[in-house]
Amino acid sequence: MSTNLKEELRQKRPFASTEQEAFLSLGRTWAVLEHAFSEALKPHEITPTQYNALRILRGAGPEGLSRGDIVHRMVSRVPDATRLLDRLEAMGLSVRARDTQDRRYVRTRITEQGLALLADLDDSVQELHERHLGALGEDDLETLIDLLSRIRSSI
Amino acid sequence: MSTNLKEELRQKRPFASTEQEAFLSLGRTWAVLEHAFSEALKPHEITPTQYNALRILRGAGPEGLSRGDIVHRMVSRVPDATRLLDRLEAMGLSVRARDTQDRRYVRTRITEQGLALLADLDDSVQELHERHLGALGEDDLETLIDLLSRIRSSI
DNA sequence: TGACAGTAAATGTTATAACATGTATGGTCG
DNA sequence: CGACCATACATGTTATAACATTTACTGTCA
Repeated sequence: MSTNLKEELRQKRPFASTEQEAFLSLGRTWAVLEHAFSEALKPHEITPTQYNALRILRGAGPEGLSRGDIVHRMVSRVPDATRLLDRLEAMGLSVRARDTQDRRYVRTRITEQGLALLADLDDSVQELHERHLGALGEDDLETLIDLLSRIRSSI
Repeated sequence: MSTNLKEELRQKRPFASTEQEAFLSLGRTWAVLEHAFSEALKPHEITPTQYNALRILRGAGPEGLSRGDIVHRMVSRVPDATRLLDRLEAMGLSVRARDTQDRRYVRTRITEQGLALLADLDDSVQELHERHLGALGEDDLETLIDLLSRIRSSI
């Protein structure tokens, strides 16, 4: 695959600015990574968004999390977390129960089946990330993480 | 906004690996940028995907492009370009005509109205990108572009 | 020439994203 | 207390993404 985004997108004209090139590079790179990730999850019949939510639930432990807490922790904005959790529940990967203290909250917890699915995926997910990002090496990865972090902090 | 993704996503546990942290950082950063971009386009009633297609059509000039060519140039994969172009056409931003030489192809061209919309947006889009990415400075932007390019080339 | 494979686009369908609105619960202050 | 506002989640609806299938056209080669 080409190393040059301009060529890769068969664009004739140069980019309007370095900022624009960075913006498009980011989008393109994420699209490629996300698509590969999605393909890898497909045999297990879950989407990247669902995987992300499940990982968050695993990280939260047995007390679970409220819908709002999950939303805040998601990588990309999810405007309809209720139905995302509906689907996880329908698949038996999570369960919900209304909070007894404050009945406005609904606590979602990961099930044994959900934990088993994640455990099953852990190795292949790590391998995928290594395959796609490992080429950079530890130092460049840290640089990348730092640059991205600086972008987010300037927004 | 926090500079640290771990904190930002309220994650308690550390990342499983640097590769994973980079993966999540990329996704998070793109989600934030894309959302801001989408919001900026909203008053003009087009989506980032539609904007991207329009820019590609502008770059192609008066001869236009086939549906397949547009797909290859899009930033993120579009599995249904036909109906994306349907929408642009319905808005009067593009027109289509079957190729007379090879009638399998349909050539899409940008209209005057499409060009006017892009011209109207050019400045504010550049400003947005500068606001979001300008903080890095030219050198760091080049570094970022290079790192992203290396990721794509290793896939 | 005419069956056939290959290519390009369109169409049908389902699931999900996005947005607006509604409902239940909890806290606050006159 | 009780009206009022804020919070948390759910629901209704529309548009779009994603995928599979179909149609249209071209070139080839027996």
